[in-house]
Amino acid sequence: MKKITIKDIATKAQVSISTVSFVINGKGEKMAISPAVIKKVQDVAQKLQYKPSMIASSLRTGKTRSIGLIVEDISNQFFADLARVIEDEAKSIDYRVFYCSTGDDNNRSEELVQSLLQANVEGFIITPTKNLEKTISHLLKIQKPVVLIDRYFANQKVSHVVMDNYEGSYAAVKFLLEKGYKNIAVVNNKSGMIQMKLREKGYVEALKEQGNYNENYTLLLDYHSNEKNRIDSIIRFFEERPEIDAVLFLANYLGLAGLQAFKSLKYKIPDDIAVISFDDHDSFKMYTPTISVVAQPIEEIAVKSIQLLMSQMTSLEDFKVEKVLKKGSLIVRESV
Amino acid sequence: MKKITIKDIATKAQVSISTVSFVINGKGEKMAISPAVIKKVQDVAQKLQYKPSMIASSLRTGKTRSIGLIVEDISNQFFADLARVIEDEAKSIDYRVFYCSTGDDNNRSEELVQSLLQANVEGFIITPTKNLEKTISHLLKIQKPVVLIDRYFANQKVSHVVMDNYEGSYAAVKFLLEKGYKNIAVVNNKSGMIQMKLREKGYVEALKEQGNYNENYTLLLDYHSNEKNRIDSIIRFFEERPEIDAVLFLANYLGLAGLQAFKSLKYKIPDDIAVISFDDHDSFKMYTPTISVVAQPIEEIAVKSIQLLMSQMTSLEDFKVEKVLKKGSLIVRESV
DNA sequence: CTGAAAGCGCTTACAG
DNA sequence: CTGAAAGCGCTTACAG
Repeated sequence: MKKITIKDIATKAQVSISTVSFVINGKGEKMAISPAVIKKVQDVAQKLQYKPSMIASSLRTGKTRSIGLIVEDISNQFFADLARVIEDEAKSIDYRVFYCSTGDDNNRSEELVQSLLQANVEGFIITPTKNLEKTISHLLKIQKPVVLIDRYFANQKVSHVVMDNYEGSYAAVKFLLEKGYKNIAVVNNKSGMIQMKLREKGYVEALKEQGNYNENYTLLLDYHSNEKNRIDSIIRFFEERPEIDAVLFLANYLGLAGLQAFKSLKYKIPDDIAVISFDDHDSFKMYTPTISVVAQPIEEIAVKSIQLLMSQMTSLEDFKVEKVLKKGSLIVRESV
Repeated sequence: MKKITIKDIATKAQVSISTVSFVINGKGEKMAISPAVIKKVQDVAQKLQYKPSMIASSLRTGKTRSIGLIVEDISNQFFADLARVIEDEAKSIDYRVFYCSTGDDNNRSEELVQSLLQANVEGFIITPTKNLEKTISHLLKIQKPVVLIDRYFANQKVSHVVMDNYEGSYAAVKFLLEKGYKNIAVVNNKSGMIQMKLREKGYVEALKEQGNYNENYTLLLDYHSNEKNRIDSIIRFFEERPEIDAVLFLANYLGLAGLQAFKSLKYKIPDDIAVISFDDHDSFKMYTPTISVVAQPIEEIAVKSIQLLMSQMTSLEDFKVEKVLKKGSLIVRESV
């Protein structure tokens, strides 16, 4: 069961290895190789089940036909879905995807970038951690195509594809207002990442327009605290503000903590409190009552980001930085 | 920003590239290279930030330091968790993991095996689809180390690591019986995969021991039907058998469908019906009431499978087929 | 103790 | 129309 190489094909077909290489790579016509020879080479390759060594061709050409996908946590449904679509898209253009999770750890992120760089990936799709700006700049400097997703750095010139976070929470709050809710709270984390800022801004502006923004109704949770602490903080916050009648959670894990908090508070949803959370999740569909969400356009984000990346990879000199906003969708369920 | 190669180091350190290679690979001592030279080479490599080309070394040695992990669906929490642990384990021995999802499609599975083979992975960890036995045999024939997880083929001599499925459902049913439930149903799929058979067998035996097995209480659902159909079938089944007071779902997606069915039937859990499902899931923890589960020992399975794989990879000639059973754990929540 | 050289399997500029 | 040859960046048996 030894490995079949280009040499075996050449011997068997009685041509040179150059000829085989041209034929295999579909350059037969361009090199004006006779149809008869092309056919013969193809037949032999077929019969011997020849599979070119990607390693050898990578070494020779410097291309690996692979991209690196760095997400926060591949076991989070949002990122898992994203990864699946990106992988499918990549496969359709014969690219391989290496994916890995940062666990929102900045050092880990840098290591992953290094290790993917070493594996010679041709481009990166990254959900950056908070302090990854310098690493991203480094990638840009060495001319590696990069597309950021889900979040980005406000002052950095790099392509990114994100949901229109501002619009998403603005629309959600508008919806709550129309339904007649008056005292609407918001729960965010303290990460300070731009996408979270924008979601919070959408909330604030929607309320300000109606003249009933109350800065006392914003709860910021520590980014790296555990679920238990989050739940406790939420319980305390709502106990002290019984007049609140609706709440917007700005990330799905915040929403999940919130539901548990309300359960232990014995709040009835939506009678005691209406709930909308960012990012859809199985648990939201299963919950009693089912929970309304602002869902990300995962498929659109995935497709667009790989498009941007490919366009950078094919023409590095003159690609332009593109900032793409995709609209999320408010999925109304029983919780409002 | 050109790539630093072994040659650059050699030139800079004024030694031959052989010497550099030996030092970089930690074979300096063995080759009796003087400490002074070793130090010099290391310093230069450090200063130039030399990163060996994995591609070149792969081509030369035929080793890629990578393994392929083929799961059913990486966006399913069970597999995502599994993948994360396997990746961590692999990284600790400096191996890379390529992972991909079959979507339970047999053709896709075969393609994935082919493509990983072409990428020269040194070993496979696979959750096989139903008809993958021949492909697995092929891998064995060409001497590729393989470990199956989650399921396996009864008559094939190949190492695998799976939960003790029989014991898991046996224990769950025993628990229900002890709690006083009499008419216990089971919901399975028709896949016929061995792990599902064993789970069903555990259920049957536990009931037979008590003399109250009723074959009329087994519901088999089509493997590839959609969630809507599953829910409908479950509703019909339970409507026709109102005397049932407890149910065991043999996979988490079956349990999720079941919960939705009971919701539309307005059954109260656990008063109208007690519920236990296989495979833990966020939704089970979040549900009202929280749902008891038979949880897989994910970490143990992951660690053991990579151990088995490594032992095969290091000594292909004399590795033996190992069949490892790991015990699951019954997590009791409010649903019983 | 260290170096020159072959070779892994390809691609491609060049020659004819 | 086709082939010989160089070279991608390593590793390692061999020679000294």
